[in-house]
Amino acid sequence: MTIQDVAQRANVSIATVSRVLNDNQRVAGELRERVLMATDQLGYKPDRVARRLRAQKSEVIGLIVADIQNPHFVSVIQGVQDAAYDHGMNIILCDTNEAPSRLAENIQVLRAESVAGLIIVPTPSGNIDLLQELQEDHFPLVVLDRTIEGLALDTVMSDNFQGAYDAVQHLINLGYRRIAGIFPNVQTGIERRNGFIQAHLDAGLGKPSPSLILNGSYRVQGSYEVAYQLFSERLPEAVFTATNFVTLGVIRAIRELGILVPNDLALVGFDDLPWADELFIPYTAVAQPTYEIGTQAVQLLLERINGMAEAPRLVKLPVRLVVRASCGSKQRTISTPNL
Amino acid sequence: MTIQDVAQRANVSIATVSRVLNDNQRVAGELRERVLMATDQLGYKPDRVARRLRAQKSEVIGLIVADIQNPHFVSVIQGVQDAAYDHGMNIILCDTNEAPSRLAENIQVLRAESVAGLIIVPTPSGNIDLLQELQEDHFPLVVLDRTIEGLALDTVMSDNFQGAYDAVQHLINLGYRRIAGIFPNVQTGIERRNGFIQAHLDAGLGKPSPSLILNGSYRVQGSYEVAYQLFSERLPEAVFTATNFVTLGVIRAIRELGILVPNDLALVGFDDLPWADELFIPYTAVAQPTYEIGTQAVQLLLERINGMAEAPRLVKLPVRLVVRASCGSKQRTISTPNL
DNA sequence: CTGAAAGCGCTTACAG
DNA sequence: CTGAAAGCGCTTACAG
Repeated sequence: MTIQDVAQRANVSIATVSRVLNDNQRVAGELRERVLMATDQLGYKPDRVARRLRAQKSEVIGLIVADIQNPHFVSVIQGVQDAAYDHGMNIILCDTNEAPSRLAENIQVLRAESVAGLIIVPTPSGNIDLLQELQEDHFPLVVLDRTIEGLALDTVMSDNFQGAYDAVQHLINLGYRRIAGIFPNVQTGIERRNGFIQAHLDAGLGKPSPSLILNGSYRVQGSYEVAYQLFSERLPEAVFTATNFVTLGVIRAIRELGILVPNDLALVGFDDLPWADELFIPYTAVAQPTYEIGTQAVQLLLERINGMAEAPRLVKLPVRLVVRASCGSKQRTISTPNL
Repeated sequence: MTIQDVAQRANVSIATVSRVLNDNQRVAGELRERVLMATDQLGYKPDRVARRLRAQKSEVIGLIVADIQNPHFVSVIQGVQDAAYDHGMNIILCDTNEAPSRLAENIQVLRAESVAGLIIVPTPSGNIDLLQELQEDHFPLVVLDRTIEGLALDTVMSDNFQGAYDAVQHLINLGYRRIAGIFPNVQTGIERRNGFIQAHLDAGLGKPSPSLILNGSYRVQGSYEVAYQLFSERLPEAVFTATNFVTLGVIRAIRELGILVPNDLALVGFDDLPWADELFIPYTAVAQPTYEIGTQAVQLLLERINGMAEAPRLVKLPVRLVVRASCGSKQRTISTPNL
């Protein structure tokens, strides 16, 4: 079933069929009718592969995320998918698992697939050259979550600084003073640490003690270990966790140590989690507009593809604080240890 | 940068370049060397779109899942992705959100993309004809999680009956008798209900009371409501939840009603969840081999694509019980209500 | 407005 | 073993 079959049935040339289907040129009413009817009767769907090869334009967007197991990215994917869908485009999804080598391979494959553009969550390091190359080739590209130093690219991200700032201010306003922060050593972690510190300064509390600013892993287990040790030595009054996986590690430590929340310890975490309400500690969270990150990314990318964009743009989306029981401001949850 | 450039640099015809790169025919050592060198120097990557159009074979697999927000499918996706990757293939991911209309559209688009084959989680109803059409066209297809009545297709799924059976047997062995079950009204739910009932029969307890066999939604909220009402009327000794989202709804009801687990109520759920240990109720779970479902699906699909398969095959994978504190068999978790 | 023809970048019979 | 040529299913100048 090809364009030939339609042309034959409609008694026109394949050129006319193509024109009707892409309506990019005037076609006489009667011929148009015949083509449409034939298309309909045969259930003809143009071969997108052939079209892509010939027209050098594509209905596919490549999406490369860092960890599909992370709910943050799942929601971003959904946003990208829905927005792409609205524009008749599909996505090819790739997962780097935070490995630069896999990012390189994925970019290569997606270019070989002639995707119309790329939406990428860069791996922590070692791929600046790849992104730079894409830019030099004028390949449509939007970067998510992380900016690349020395490289101006279309970027969509949350306001990490402000989110952390708001979270810590929330704690300070509730009267908490000895506030620990656990930050993974990636770019977003650093921005959130700056917000953490600034909130202290603006509240007139001075710079927080270095002993309260901890490096966490971006994995649950590593964060759990950091928290376990911190809490064992001397319990702070409150803790700010800089990512969802850090939060989960901290919750595990809280459970194992039998710490009462919020009585003995308050908790605010960056990133909301699905089913946060069903967690051992339903925690107050800085919720990122994850879905919107995805839709905005598609928006920017399409503009770039269509040549409607000039200079690289940075879209920084606002976050919002979802207050739950873990700071004692709302209702209280008392968590008890295993027996 | 095309095959022309490579041919020119290596001083051979494009046919020779193609032969070397696909090594499907003998090429003299010296020419082969030159081609390889030129390919390397230019960093040439064949255009997969052109290849697909001409060779009528594809390096892309279409994957259609029912709900990307569900951790079950996230893990399946990862399995598919990794296995596909191992065979030099990529996936185009689509999400139906359980909507038959979207399944239809996705199938259409993926066929227009000339994917090599399709891995599909069918939506609950209304798409038997679509799958049947694929089968009649001999389009490579593997179905996940659900069988289609009256249609024999390559299928990969968990042993739902046995999983539910094991879970309930576990409860019975621990001494629980009044065991409620909450099942969403989809095929997997029905199989699990049968396992639930059979475990009762085999233990000599007779058929469980209909009042203890409940229809839940496959969403969290709906399941919560069912559980809330059930628990409010008369608390059973134990509850078996037939899917992860049902489990989350039940956990919410448990929290709100201040039910003590496992003292007043034991809980076993189908589907393990990531961070189940960090939930309000770390529950004993029937863990599906989700990742393996994905890898097996790719395995079957590749065999089908390569014409190595004859009759449709049904792969039923074993599940395993992950024992946590929610049945009192291990350590006890006492959950207390909000204050 | 319409059709015949060229061509997108490949692969693969067909000759030699 | 190697190359010239045909052709995958489309789109789009080019004529008319």
